[in-house]
Amino acid sequence: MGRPPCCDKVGIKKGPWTPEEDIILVSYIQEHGPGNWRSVPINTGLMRCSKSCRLRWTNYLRPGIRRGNFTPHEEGIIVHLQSLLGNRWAAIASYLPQRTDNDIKNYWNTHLKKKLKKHQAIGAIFAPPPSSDLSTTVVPAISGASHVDHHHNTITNPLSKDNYASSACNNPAEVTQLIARRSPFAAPGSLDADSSSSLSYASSMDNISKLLNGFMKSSSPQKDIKRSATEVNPLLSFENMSCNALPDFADVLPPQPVLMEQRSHQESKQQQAQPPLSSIEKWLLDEAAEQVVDLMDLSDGCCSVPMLF
DNA sequence: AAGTGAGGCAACCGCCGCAGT
DNA sequence: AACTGCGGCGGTTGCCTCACT
Repeated sequence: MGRPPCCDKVGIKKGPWTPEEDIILVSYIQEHGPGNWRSVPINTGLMRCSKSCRLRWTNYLRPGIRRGNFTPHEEGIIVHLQSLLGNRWAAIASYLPQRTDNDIKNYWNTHLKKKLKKHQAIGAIFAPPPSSDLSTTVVPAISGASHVDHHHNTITNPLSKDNYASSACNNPAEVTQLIARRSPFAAPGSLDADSSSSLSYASSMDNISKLLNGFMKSSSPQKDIKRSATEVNPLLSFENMSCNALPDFADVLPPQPVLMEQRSHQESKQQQAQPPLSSIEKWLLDEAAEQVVDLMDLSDGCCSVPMLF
């Protein structure tokens, strides 16, 4: 006999969230802080499943989220991490604190996968040496990351300093920048212009930021969020932030518990075993030699992309 | 201008892990 | 140790928008 559904299906509203619902949810979390999602629909009167409330908050209403306009730098990180971690979007998202796993997953499925395929096709035409052939490493990752050990404790930190011990750059931030620069996706036109053009409510930055304006201006709720975040995970830190500028409210970002556990776990492990450069890293580094000049210009643009908040 | 197909994205579904009892 | 419930995660769906004919 299976487990009953997490919430009573009868009377549960589905579909897109309305501004009114968002306001109710934000107001409630402003007062009580995130967590105890079970009680959210009960206490707010929202006719929504607790999961739906959590999803709405974490993916769209939570402060500190950037939406759309993935930078080449971010694309590079995503591609790199996907090749290493597979479709573990939450883990990947933890390296891009401003992005949600859902957003990254969608972006991968709709943009990056195609670009990668396209690049592979081009690569096949020009027939790179087998040892550095992108398709030999990336294809398995696309098809489910069978090469990745899905047990949390065995995953290495793909952006850890140690992971790059054999590369020319010892600074993880510089390495991620390097990857972004050398990524086939690092093109000026790759800024996701279409994603900002949506007029639907759910993806309207205006609406969400309006909702959040009151939230962010209120001092006590901010403290609540900050407190709850640090209480839940005292290891909360932003040492893994990329070269992009931190938003002013970065300190209210929720914790990344899985990642932090992994990192602390991994960093000791990695001191013993330093994984070699992945093929994609090799490829990225190889490609750089001939593209350095152009891509240096790109990287400037990449890191100067204005923040949405 | 209307129809149609493709693409993008928000949200749901179901499974899993973990904590509490 | 076994059971239960909640939260988290990844896969998938379905709606909406836009470009093309």
